Amino acid sequence: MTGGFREQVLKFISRIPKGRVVSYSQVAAACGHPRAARQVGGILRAEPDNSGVPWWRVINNQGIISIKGSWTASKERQRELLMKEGVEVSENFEVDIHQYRYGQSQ
DNA sequence: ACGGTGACACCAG
DNA sequence: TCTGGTGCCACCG
Repeated sequence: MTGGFREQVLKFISRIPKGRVVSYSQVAAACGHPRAARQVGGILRAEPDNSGVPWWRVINNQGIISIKGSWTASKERQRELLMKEGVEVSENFEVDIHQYRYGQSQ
């Protein structure tokens, strides 16, 4: 069954391959709620930093890091985590999503 | 049960 | 291109 939107979201994000990214709306759609993109962000925001969920692989549909900064998860941190995996991130926190997007033919 | 919240997405000007 | 406004809906107190 569904198992809950939250669990599905975390499950899906956990399956994103290293060096790949997905958008919030993409995660929402993959979990059966195409218009619940905002909730995906809210769920990740509530997750502890040590949850093991690769939250940094989730960006917005424009390929831009859309995080609101906090001490555990900031734009700069997300940028570093992505670059460490080989994903190019510009100084404006932009990613070539057409090149790195996971689960969608390009 | 109910209303505020927001790590989005999309559209108008 | 950029800014601002609006629709969205699961989560939390």
